[in-house]
Amino acid sequence: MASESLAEAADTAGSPNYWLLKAEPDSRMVKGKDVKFSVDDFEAAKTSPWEGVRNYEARNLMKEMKRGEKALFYHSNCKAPGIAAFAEVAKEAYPDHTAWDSAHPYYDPKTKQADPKWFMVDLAFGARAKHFVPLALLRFIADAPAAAPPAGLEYLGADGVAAIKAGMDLVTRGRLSVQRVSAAAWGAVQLLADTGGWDALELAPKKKAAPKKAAAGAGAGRPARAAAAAKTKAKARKKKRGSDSEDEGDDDYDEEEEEEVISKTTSSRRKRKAEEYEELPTPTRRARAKT
DNA sequence: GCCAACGTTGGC
DNA sequence: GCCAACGTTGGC
Repeated sequence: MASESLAEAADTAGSPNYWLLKAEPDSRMVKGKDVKFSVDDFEAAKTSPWEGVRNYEARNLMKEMKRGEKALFYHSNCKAPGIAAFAEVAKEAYPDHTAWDSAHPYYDPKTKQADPKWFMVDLAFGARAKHFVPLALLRFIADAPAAAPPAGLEYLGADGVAAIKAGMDLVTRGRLSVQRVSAAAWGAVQLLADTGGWDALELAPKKKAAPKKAAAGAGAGRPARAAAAAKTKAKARKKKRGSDSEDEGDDDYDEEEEEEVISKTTSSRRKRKAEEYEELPTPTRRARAKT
């Protein structure tokens, strides 16, 4: 081949990480622009900048991405959410210029070119999932009490099931638009996408399944999710931060320090809040404006 | 610093 | 279209 492959590039720097990034395949207007970006769009574009991410945690993850690392391309906020394709990081994090474009759907008036706050990476389209891997399937596997794979998916093995249970945030952290995926989970998803075999499974309760919206307030609808969410929430509230505390927070937040100096009351408090969240927060829907 | 209200995400 | 989940704001 011409130059070294993307995969090789990633290998040279220790064990690679795996990622999952979301995009919206359906049209949706934001500030007069369509933010739709489907697998078809991605395939046609071949490479695409992942602009518009406006969430600290998602941004921090993007900053960790190395050229050549692999990513799952996920269809979000649509009829059939799930993994549609495989991709690779083609360009490492660089300032997201759309943040200071006032006409852009994800314009952030608080950021300045001199001190970029939001970043993006470029992703290169790899291949479509031979079999689209529905979120419902991953959830089905993750929520199943059994360690053995469901009928038809024996090829996954108990470890494949375990990997999906433990290595994917999709089920428990639905709102995060950029996620880390374990190497094992990546392998399991690839196996699923290559092999299929879940057509006979009853993955999700069809809409017709009784409307149990009855229960007032209580989490009647989705026990597993509710439980997981509660856990996440409790964790967040406890502020037990410090998982991976990149060097991140310091360098790119000088601007916040200015704010702090300028106003001591309200804005100071807000500043602290934002800083705290900076290393854990969650998502911003990820989509991109077509160009 | 805690917590309720609010706004957005995103599955269904 | 509905509504659960949860990040974020802002009152106290």
